[in-house]
Amino acid sequence: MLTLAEENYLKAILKLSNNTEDTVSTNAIAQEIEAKASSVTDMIKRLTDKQLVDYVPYRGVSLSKSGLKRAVEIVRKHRLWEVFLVTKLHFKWDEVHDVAEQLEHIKSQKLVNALDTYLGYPQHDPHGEPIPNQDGQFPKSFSKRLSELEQGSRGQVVGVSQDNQSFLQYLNSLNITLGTSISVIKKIDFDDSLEITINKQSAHISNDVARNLLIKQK
Amino acid sequence: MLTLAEENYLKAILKLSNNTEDTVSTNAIAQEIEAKASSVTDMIKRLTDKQLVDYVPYRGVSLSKSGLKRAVEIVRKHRLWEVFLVTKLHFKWDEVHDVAEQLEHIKSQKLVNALDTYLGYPQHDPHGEPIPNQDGQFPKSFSKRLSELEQGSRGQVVGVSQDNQSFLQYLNSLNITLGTSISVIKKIDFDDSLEITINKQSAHISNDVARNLLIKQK
DNA sequence: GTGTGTTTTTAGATAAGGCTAAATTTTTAA
DNA sequence: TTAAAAATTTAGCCTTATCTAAAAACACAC
Repeated sequence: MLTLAEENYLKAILKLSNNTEDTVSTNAIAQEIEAKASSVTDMIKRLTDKQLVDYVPYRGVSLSKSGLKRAVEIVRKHRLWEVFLVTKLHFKWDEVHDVAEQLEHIKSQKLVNALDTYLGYPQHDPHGEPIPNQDGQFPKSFSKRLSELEQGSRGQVVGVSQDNQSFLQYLNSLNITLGTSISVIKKIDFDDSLEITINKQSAHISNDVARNLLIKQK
Repeated sequence: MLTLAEENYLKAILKLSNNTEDTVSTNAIAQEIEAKASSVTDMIKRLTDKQLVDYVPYRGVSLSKSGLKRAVEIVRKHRLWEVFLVTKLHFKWDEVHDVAEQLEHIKSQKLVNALDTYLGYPQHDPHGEPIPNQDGQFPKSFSKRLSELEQGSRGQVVGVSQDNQSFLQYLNSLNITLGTSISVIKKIDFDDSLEITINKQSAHISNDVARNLLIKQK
């Protein structure tokens, strides 16, 4: 049985390695978890002992097979609870994150699957992020990051890859939500920021924002 | 912000003092929490420092006003989640306890109240136990414990005051559930056990069981 | 290829929450 | 009313998860 802290570390490592095989650095985890690097080293040792991660000192860490499985289960729970909060309890998409961070740690296989059934086996959470099924498979996605679109191309927002409140509230202020149409007017080489139009209105967004917007290209 | 352990102690003290003004003993808490008496003494000191309980060494402990408020909030959450699990996710009444023990610690005022609304402001949980409202008031009850009924009297089960799985499964095996009619045939002075009939079928139950069955007398 | 700056790890502390064993207080029973 | 039993507390230790400060390893610039 994993502790809350262990689960949060696995989740952070999954997020940072983000479907690559790459190793994750101690500092990156420290930043994600909001802890000191020395604390991270300690925890990584514990996770290594439990064979949840593979670790070479000074070289970084990656999830083991069983660590990946656990991390994906947590993501599944997080996203299912977000769907519950929005579709059943009428939370806004920028209000669900903190509560889902707590609910994702509830331990009951029966509960997760009953919830999944109750919600109608949703494939995406309220931010458009894919929900893995019981076997840990993610639904196929045909979206690209807005930052990868070419100048002049156009598409619809189908998801965001970040669900913290301040990011989502910023999107609200730009009138960007799921389904919004966006065209890339100009890419600025200097800082990789973008001139775009959102439902005819023009705006300027940073690469940091563009990278977290998932677009289905038209 | 209370820790999980602190919340569990407050809940245990509330349960053991059970609407009396009486003080609760260290040993009683130890048994309820499944910890050693020495651990309980430690924790009581921490709770005293936070002014959640009133404590006189060797004399026992009781909830302070703010401790009571916190404890009732936890009970409210526990019971609302139980209603959710049974009415929405189709859990059986003997399957909800352990999950609700986890869910009761989720911290979000908005969530509790949205859940309450979503469930239609239920007054009782699936075991017939009363659910306090947002202000901490319990609905009025007209039930008595089966152990308090006189020989020859009769009534319907409207609740149980214990929701652990083994107790509920024992009730299932006796064909006792909410709504079941019970008559007291004979009270045995020796051990306060009861001869009863359950839907015409006779049975013999201990005082321990009778004390935890809430009856609306006919 | 060496020195300097950055990253990571180690060492040592702390707080929460638990334990065992021993000491102390309270209760009970002779 | 006093001795034994039961209940409670204290003392000292452990684990988890955190921290700061110092040491070690790595990286890269010259």
